[in-house]
Amino acid sequence: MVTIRDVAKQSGFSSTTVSIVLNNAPLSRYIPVKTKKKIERAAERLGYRPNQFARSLRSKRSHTVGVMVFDMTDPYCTLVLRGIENTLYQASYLPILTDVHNERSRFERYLEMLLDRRIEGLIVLANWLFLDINLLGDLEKSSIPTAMIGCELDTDSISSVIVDNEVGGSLALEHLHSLGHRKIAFIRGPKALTDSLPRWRGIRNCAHSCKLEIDPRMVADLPESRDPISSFEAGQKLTEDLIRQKRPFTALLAFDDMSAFGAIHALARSGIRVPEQCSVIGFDDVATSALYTPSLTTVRQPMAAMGASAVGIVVDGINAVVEKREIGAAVHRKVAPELVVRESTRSPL
Amino acid sequence: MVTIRDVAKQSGFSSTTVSIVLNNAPLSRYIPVKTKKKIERAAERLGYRPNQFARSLRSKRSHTVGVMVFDMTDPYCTLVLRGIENTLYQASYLPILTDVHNERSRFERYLEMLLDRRIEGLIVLANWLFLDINLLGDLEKSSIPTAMIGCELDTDSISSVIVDNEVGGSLALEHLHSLGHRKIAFIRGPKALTDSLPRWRGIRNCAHSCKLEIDPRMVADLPESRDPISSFEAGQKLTEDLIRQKRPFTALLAFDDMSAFGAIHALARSGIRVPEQCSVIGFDDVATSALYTPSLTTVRQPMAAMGASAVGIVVDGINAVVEKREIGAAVHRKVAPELVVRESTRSPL
DNA sequence: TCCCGAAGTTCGATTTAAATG
DNA sequence: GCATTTAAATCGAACTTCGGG
Repeated sequence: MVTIRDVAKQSGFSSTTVSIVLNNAPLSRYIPVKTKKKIERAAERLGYRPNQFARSLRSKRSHTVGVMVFDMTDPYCTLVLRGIENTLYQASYLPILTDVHNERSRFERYLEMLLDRRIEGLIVLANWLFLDINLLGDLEKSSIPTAMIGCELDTDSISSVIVDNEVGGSLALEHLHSLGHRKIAFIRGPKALTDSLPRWRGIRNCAHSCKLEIDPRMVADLPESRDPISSFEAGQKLTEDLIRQKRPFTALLAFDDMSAFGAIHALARSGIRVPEQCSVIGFDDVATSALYTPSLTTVRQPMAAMGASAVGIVVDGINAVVEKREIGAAVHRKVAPELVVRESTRSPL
Repeated sequence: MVTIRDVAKQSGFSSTTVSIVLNNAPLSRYIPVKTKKKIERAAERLGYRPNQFARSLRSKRSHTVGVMVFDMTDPYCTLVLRGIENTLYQASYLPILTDVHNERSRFERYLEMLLDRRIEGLIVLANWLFLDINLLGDLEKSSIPTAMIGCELDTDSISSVIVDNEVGGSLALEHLHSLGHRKIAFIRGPKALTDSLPRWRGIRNCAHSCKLEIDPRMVADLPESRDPISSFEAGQKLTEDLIRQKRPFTALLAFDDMSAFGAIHALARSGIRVPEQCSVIGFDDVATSALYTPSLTTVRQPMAAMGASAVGIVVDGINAVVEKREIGAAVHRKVAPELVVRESTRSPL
């Protein structure tokens, strides 16, 4: 391995000077261009690359951010991760990716490992966070800039980025209503999920202002579960139950895209054509939604942007720490969802 | 931050002894249990955590593995990443995730960053590698244990893990043939993709042994493209072309799941029902396949296992380096695919 | 005082060589 | 020579201090 001393020897200067020149440190102002050139050429020739371990040891910086996902297989993750990766790349940070598989022990072990690596910031993708909120305690103790995506928080030590579920819920129902649907079935989210309540609130608000009556018998609840597939399966099962009731409905508003897929599947199997006989709308705009048959009308969470936003918050926090500024209170961003109309909804015949 | 010296002071021993005890180093044989206990208690009480930078500086080890993905949004990635993450976790390595977005410049920059971090191994997920093979050169130069997933290689400096495409191709056609299909349309992979040829060879072999004739007019080729969505779109378009030809077919064998989804979409739009009027089979068994309407019959790549396998190879390589054993030649694994029968295929009426 | 450069210290842990009884 | 412990060197870069012109 070629060290700074090798470069010093080659160039005929001391390692101090080499360090100053190569880092463009303040003192390099005083160093004549000729010296700089010589040093740079020597470094170039030797293929010198500074040892990051040594550098980090001195500077106490790792230029690394921890990313914790609760379940990678959730399709929700992909685009968020993209946004995170892309924004970190531009800021020259590298992400360490960990997947806690919704297991507490794994969460704890990974958190320890990340902290040992002196990550400078932490981003948590808490899509399925109805784990104990005790986790928050562990996180708060860590005292490094942290942002949580997808889970509403009111701590002021941990920042958060979530979609505006209430607006999203309204958007979905409003779309169905404006198409002319009046008999609508609903699949609500599991109670323990922080998204469920506000999303439903948005739906109720919209129903109220449209003077639409929601028949409680047409409202089904997703059970609590810990993986995305079961959301699909539950969506399927609940829709079958709904169909079996024989109470006609011309549209179904699902909690998320996964349950919407389940619903479409159940409808298709019962010979009910989507959207001709029943419209279906989801929430999230997962990658699959655009590919589905029929392609899914849904309320999009701007996932890449949310990932980018979380990185922005964390990087700001890191800069505050580095510059020894006071770390401001946690930031809580609520981003606007967007209706994406595709094939799965249309006016009732 | 509490250092080893603090522990030394607290326990009344030197930092040397502390280090020996806490690392269970060979010399700790000679250290009486009483001393050990004292030191361990002191460390415990102070909440001592060794500084990884300092440790790495001495040991020259990072306990980190680089993971390079060519395009995260490819659904193929998710499960492979899961397998990688899980296996690394068990081996106590942490992954640094990078996504090169199919861009050469990004590949180079990331590779440099990873090398600077002294990653001990590298795993490349080359789903879309019809980039220049020059990349291989850069990789070979790096001289750290490297495994490539999803791209056939015959270097002996870089290991690889791929699915047996030939067997997979046969499996797919055999399934359709055994259901009774004789008029079959095909969507082949783009020529530049290393998977395309062997997969097609498997199909031809199977056709040959089944005495099935492949009508060249019923064979379409996916164009070269650099993102998964375009595979869907191309599948859709090619299927429309196929339908427009008016040459009847009762089944369609797609290159991968994405193009199969495109095909199903096109068929549905033309009022052709899957599987009643036309069966469709894919390749990969992406997460969406199980959720699709109809759920997709496909040839599964054991993706998590492939990720795990790549980690195994790399970790073996790392151990060889650490123990200064000769690094054996690169390993090239070809894993068996598996037919997964779902709703999208059935016997022709 | 300004400019240029070097010697020496520091970061925190590991390891070698050596000192005790 | 053995069991027990430690001082000092080391890893590689960065920063502080200082000296000569």
